[in-house]
Amino acid sequence: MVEPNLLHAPVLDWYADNARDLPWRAPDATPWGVLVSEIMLQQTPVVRVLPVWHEWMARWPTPKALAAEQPGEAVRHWGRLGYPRRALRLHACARAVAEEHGGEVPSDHATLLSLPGIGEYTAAAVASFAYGGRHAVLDTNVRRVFARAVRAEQYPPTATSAAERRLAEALLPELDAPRWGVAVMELGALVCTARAPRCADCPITDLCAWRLAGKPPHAGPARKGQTYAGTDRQCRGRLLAVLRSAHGPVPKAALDAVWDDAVQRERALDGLVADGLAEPLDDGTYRLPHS
DNA sequence: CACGCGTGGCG
DNA sequence: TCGCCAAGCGT
Repeated sequence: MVEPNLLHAPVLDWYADNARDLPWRAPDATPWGVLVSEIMLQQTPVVRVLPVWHEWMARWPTPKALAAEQPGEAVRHWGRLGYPRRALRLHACARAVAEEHGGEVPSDHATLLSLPGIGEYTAAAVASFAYGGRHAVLDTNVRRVFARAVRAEQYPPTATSAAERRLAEALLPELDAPRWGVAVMELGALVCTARAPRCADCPITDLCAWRLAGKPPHAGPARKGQTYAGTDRQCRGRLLAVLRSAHGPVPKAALDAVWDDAVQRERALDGLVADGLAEPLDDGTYRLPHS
């Protein structure tokens, strides 16, 4: 038996007092509800996910319910969460669960990892939060907290490293690992934030290696910012918004109207079709995907 | 493994 | 104002 880590008690006590009351953390949340929340939360803030999650749970309370729909309906009700390929993958995930797992969200990490849209983080999160499994959940919040508290660095490396995985495993308590994981995530989301960390409110500020070192700024090259205005991504977003709001095939002219640069527009539309987010029909119209 | 992928709010 | 950032994944 390992010695309990010094970080555990203060972080867990802090979480007991400061955890947000989120519906996918409620005792009656289903594994499906947890899975849907995790996919929606990939790169999207909690406040924007909340209303859409509630709508999805009411509309599609089980994987089989979503699996019975056309994929386009998942894209339509994704709304403006962003990265709509996630909606497509979540739909494919629901069909895989329905057809290959009896409609039950798997609890095994490796099985979860094999499903569409589920990567290392999401597999660990579902196995841990929905089923109580002992897995290290390494999201951007956890990585940042560990980078600062343990490694004395402002930000974690760009890609998750083996060293980070080893550290997360070493810190994982034998008992109640899911609560530890969600507590560290919450600490990163509410206190140990990327921009302006609130160290005065941090339960481990006395132990934090980064603070003790004088909060040295990130050494390496500036991290790559994501541009948006004028990009293919913005163009794709415009085009897909037209398809989402229409309840049926739309004429090409309706798509042409929302983006001036024809070359870029055609490239973006081809991309949407290639990704399965848009479907060209024989009469030259386009719609959200059916199958 | 670096890149592409939406969207909106905040400092 | 506008760049940064938000519970990543797939290729």
